[in-house]
Amino acid sequence: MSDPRRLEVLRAIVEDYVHFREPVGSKVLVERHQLGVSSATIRNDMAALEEEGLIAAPHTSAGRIPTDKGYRLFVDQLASVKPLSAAERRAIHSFLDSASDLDDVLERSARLLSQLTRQVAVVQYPKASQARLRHLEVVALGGSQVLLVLITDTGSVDQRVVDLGQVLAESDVAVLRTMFLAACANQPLDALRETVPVLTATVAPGLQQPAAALAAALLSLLDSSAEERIVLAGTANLARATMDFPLSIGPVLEALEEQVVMLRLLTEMHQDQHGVAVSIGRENPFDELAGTSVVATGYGKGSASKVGVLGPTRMDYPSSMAAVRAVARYLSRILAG
Amino acid sequence: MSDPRRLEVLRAIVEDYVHFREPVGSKVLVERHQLGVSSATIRNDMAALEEEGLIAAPHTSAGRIPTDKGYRLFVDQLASVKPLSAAERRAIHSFLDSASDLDDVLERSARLLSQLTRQVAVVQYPKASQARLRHLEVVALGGSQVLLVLITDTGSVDQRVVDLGQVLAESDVAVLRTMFLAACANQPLDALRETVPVLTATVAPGLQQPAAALAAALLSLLDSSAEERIVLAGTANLARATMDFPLSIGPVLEALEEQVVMLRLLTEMHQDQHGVAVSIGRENPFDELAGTSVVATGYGKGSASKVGVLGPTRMDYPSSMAAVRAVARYLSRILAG
DNA sequence: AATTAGCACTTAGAGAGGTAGAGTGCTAAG
DNA sequence: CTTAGCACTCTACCTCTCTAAGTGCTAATT
Repeated sequence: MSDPRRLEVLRAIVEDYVHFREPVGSKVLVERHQLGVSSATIRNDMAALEEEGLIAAPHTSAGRIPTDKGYRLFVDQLASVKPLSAAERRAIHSFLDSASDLDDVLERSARLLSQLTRQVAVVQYPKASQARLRHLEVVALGGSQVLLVLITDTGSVDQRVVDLGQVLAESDVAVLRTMFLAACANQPLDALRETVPVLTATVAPGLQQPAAALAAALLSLLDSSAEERIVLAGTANLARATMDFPLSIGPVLEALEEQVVMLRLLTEMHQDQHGVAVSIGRENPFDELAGTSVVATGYGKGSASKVGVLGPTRMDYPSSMAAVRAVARYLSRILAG
Repeated sequence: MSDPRRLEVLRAIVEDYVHFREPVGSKVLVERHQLGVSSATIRNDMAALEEEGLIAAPHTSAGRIPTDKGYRLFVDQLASVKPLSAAERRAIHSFLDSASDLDDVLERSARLLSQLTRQVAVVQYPKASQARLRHLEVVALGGSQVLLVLITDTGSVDQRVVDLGQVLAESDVAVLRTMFLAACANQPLDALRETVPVLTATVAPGLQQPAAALAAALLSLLDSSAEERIVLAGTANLARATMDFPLSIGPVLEALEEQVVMLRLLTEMHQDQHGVAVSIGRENPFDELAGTSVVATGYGKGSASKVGVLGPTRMDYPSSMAAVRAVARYLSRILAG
């Protein structure tokens, strides 16, 4: 499969099918593209492409549509990432620069990406496990309750109200605060799982119980913040995309709500030479997503967190890849600054 | 319109239509319900009901389906709130008792409600403006940055990193903290909008600028936490519901994502004698939702925040009302405890 | 006055051809 | 290797018919 014209034919089929949303035949192909040969020749090429499983015909007298394998080859070898328009770049800047906190940034990114690509956007929360603890605070709330606050260097803040089981003097709270802070500051969150349990051993006898309660709360807080989440936007675009094709929208919506599915998918994908990961149709490990493709890439520290879009396999891959990459870059920049 | 049998016929039509999802005729009606009269009599009643605009026929030779007005009368006069099954009660308890923080509680509630009703569940975040400030904390982060944390008595915690513009000694941070805390503690958040701006006047000259920065951040934090949000669950149920009826799913999904729409709708609805608010079809102030109904009720302090479900007008109102009410009650209890 | 049986009437929907157009594969010639 | 030509195969669409469902009306009955 190295004949350059055949590759050109495949590209033309993919592009036309994405554009017009209907099977494309040999005749329109030569009309719409400067292929320099007749439709009969194209037919021979198409037969060969079908032989290789790159395209298929819904029925005898219809044109051809790309298979998953065809899209794959297109993405790997034929797609040049389409540069964003000036208007799109402007949109990214104006959209994200006005964001305030982390939640806001992620939500805006998702919305933006869904508007740019007219697809469903998915943004994973920055991974907490790789983050370091920037600050830890213990605040007395009155009674036996204190508030435990964790701030990581990714900018996320988690907190939980803890009942220490006994009323403590402000000075004792300060002791606990200092102790925990000294032990935890600047540690990666993962490391805390080991250091924290040991902490209570070194504490004064009278503070044993409260310290243990606090440690337990801290650990459970680590767990729940490591519990990863995603932000969605543009699910309505699914409805549009599903209009003309028998990709029933229900299971896809379920998969999206079942965040675990998307999280696993995002982490399992790995980026290709374009710096973008693409999972096409049945390549997806989930049957519900057999009719959809996901274009994703990493952002943030070590590109550990993912951002991407999900749409029908018949999607505009070059544009999607460009938009995803651009948003990821901008996201990284904002989070780093 | 007081003939009791006619009301009975309307009830039967609503129930059968909800159940079987197809127009119901006079014949099946007498077969399925013990009405004690012949189909001809029912036909007369149906003609009368149609005359009053309570039911309509899609075409001449189809049965009747309830109109929005018909559902309205059903809900107001004919529906007795269906008690939940034991299994459902158990589900509510086990689902919500294991929740940890506020976010978790709301998310679980939404999921639970969507599963109970097989519809889209909507949970509004507790209104912050009515809440009181339980605690305020200022934490030095190093450099000129501090973290401002607000904790309200509804259990929500908001925070923001503030750049004070100059490096402060810990003692100065303490001064600011004490000052703001004294001024704000136990105040309703709404009141803070007035007290906070005045605060900076009383402060020592050297702390003027940082105090102003802190005050500004606090006000903007109040604004963004007053910015109301909703939690959604079960949007996939829309797809199921839309299968058989020409309620195009796209606009509805858009309206749901456009949280403003749902927020306005929820706040504008008011509860009827069942303690539940129902907005049916074209009663909704938004055209996109003309084919859907919303069943909602308040929860939490003063029932100021709303929880509800959205589904096709052809929905099981009694069950939905029961589920919504039950979840709202349980939610209130958890948040109060 | 309300109910009922009977009947004529309307209509959507399902099926049965019949046709046109699109697209293919193949063959034979350039 | 390419191309023109052609026979072949489908689907999509139209029309026609027929059936089943359901109605409204009238006249008889309680």
